[in-house]
Amino acid sequence: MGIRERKQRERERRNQQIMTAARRVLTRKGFNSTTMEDIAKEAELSPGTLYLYFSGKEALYASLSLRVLQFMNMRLKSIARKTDMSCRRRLALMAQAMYDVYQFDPLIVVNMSHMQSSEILLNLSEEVLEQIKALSRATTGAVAGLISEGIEKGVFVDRNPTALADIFWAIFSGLVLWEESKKRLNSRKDFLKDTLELAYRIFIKGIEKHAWPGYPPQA
Amino acid sequence: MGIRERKQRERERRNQQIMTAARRVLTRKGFNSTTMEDIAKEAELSPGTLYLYFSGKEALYASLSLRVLQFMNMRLKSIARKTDMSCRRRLALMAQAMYDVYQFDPLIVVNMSHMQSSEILLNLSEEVLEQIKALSRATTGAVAGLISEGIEKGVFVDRNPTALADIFWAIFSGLVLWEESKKRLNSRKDFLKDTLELAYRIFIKGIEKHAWPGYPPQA
Amino acid sequence: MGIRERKQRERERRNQQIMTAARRVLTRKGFNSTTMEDIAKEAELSPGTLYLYFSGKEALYASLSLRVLQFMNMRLKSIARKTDMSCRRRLALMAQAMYDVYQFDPLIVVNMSHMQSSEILLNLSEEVLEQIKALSRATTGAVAGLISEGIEKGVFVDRNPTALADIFWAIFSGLVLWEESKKRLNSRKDFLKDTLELAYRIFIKGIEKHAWPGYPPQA
Amino acid sequence: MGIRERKQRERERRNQQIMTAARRVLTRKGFNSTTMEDIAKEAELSPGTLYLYFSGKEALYASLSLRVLQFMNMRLKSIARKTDMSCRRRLALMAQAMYDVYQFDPLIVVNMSHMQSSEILLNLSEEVLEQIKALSRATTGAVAGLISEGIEKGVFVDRNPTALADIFWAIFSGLVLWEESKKRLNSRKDFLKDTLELAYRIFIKGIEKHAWPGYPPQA
DNA sequence: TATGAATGAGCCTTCATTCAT
DNA sequence: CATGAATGAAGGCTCATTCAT
Repeated sequence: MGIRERKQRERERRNQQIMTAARRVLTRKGFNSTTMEDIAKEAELSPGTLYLYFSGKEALYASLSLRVLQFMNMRLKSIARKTDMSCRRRLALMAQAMYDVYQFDPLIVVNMSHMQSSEILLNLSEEVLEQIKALSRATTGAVAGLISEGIEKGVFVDRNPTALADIFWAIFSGLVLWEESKKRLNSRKDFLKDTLELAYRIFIKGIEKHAWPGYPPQA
Repeated sequence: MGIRERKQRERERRNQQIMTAARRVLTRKGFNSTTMEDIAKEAELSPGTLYLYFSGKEALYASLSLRVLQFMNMRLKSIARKTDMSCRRRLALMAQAMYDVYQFDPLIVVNMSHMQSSEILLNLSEEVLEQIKALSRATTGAVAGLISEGIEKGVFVDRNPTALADIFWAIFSGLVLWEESKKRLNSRKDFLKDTLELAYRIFIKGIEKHAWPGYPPQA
Repeated sequence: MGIRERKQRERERRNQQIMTAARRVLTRKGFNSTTMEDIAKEAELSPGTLYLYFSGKEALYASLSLRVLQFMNMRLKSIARKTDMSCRRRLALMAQAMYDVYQFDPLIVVNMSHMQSSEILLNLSEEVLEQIKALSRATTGAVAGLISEGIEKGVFVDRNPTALADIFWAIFSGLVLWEESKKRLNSRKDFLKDTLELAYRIFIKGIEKHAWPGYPPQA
Repeated sequence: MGIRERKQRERERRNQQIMTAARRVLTRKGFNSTTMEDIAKEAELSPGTLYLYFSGKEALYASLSLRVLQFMNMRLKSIARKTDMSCRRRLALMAQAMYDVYQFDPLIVVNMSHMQSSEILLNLSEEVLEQIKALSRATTGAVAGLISEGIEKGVFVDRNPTALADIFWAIFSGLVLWEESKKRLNSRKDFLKDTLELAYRIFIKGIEKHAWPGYPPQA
């Protein structure tokens, strides 16, 4: 009886094993220089085996993105749900959560920007594409929802919550990309955590209503 | 006498011609799907000719990045120099300038993030790499310098100016990437200009000293 | 005691099961596009099992050919034996029998021409190769024998009986291949039966002695 | 001025060079065992070059078929046009011509039967497919037309000319395939020419009207 | 300088076959 | 016997780059 489950678990393990190997190689060699054979070697499998678990290179890459998107989505939603905390506090928690997401998978932004290149998007299966879209929407929605709540409560300035959520995400992705490349160019210390914290602090200060005196213009 | 200069000018023209063609193709087909032959065709040249002007594909791509970096650098520096304006005002102008940069070359961020991928950086000539580093530093420096000035004048909160400049850049690159991909996924209207303006407004509000009452903690 | 036989019978059943599945898939997908896995799936077995019954892909394909060759051989021989009928009549019956063979396994000619391609022949085991040769010879022999008899009786023109038997087979295989491909190209009605009948009628008329007046030239 | 033509001629030469090499390798190794690299080596070119002249493996193979089809078509049509000869004579000439076609390219039938496999047909460009269909039709038409004429003149028995033309072709292809494989199995002498001649003699005798006394049944 | 045909290394993917369970 | 996951060799094809003209 338990056989089916065991098989399922083993399949899941291999999946993870491959994805982990892929992440390692990608981190080292970048997207375009990484070959399926590289990944197979890293996973100590044969090239053919990869195709038993992923229908192709793009699908494997897409899975990497999905996985971290799911993690991020989960984290943000669970924070959004903590209604006993103030909006401001929860937004601060979300900012912290983003750093966790980065630690969970430092490739996230590179991954995401790779995914977003049109050439990749065009080759993905409709199904995976939908999953990605849905997750993106859900994630942005979690942030936008919280900000929306803050606006209603008069805590945040009344601007389009989706735009503000976009900015929230942009700060994260922009900084990750930038710090990563600074690290590479100068092989210097990693300031990401501190800078990210500062950026979100500024962001939150910047959208607090009292920072915008006389806005919106009153009669 | 003028022969040498004429040659030089002609060479420069060809250079531009190729880069323009490259930008057009890249915009249409993306980085990985664009071949040297594509670019040659677009430039109405033969593949071989491209190699008379650029040592290889990576070098050509690097040149694209350099060109826009130079433009950006020029714009930001010229704004920094307008010492008759307030720091706050000049920062706002810089924010606007960033959008001009985007319009000058919408590929900029994709380009930059492409450049920043380790695989490319590893293959660039030391010389080009140095140029890129120098320009990056100069550009960040222009922003950081202005912010520094603002801090000294007590306008901005006293935080590491370089970190703040990084955030300034991150907001730009993050938003451009994100809005581009939203456009692609949803083929919707382009909100970049508005969102970018909002983001920088928030940023500037967020770093204004009076937004941080009691900071730094005083004895 | 019956155990050995039962095993033998079961083995035989599996053999047939696999061959039937193979024929179905081959008909659907063609030789080169059919994989062992396809066949295994169709037979509701695992790929590994196929190798317990056939030493490899080529051997399986060879078996398909052998099976129909055996059927054809049996039919032709049984007709040859009906010595109460005229040669002419028996030859006509053989012609009809060929169409039965086609119905028994429409893949026959494709199969045979596949088998005959040098690449396959080179890879077959000596044993299977011998079987095929023997059957071919026997089959041609059955036709040639009958024609020989007819020649002796003065019914058919005196030409090399083996050559005539070859032509007998060639008419069949040529027409099957051709009509099959016409069907595919034009997805039209199937004229095989009628055309085959006509062809053999012409063949028989053509070898009747009285069609060759003055042959062989007499002193 | 002459440059364009020279280029054109050189291109044509390369085309021929590749097709010749392909034919040689195919004859030696068969269709499925022949790789593009094999062909490239035989042509003393690099694999990549093959793709400058043929869009892919199938296209190259299709070209081989087209070439011989064109040759055959030309020959048959030119014979059909010799209206100063009797139908019977011209049909005999056509039969001889078929052997020439075989000598022009002994792969013809294998080629044709390869082309006709559905899996190949499905992958051909619409254009090439149309060419093949048109040529097939024209070729069959040339034979059918001649037979038709013979029927009208009361020389041949009144049966569907297309069916008779199909049989004409089937005799050829069936015999070529069969003799080829006999040659391979027994590495014996080549009887094709003689057997083919005999077959067509029988065919012609078989369709002559006087071979069918009382046909069609008269009132 | 410009050309563009040729190169050939390398990648993704398939699939016949094996073998531990 | 049966399974089916794993293998890995091999093939078709691409494309950055070169070089004879």
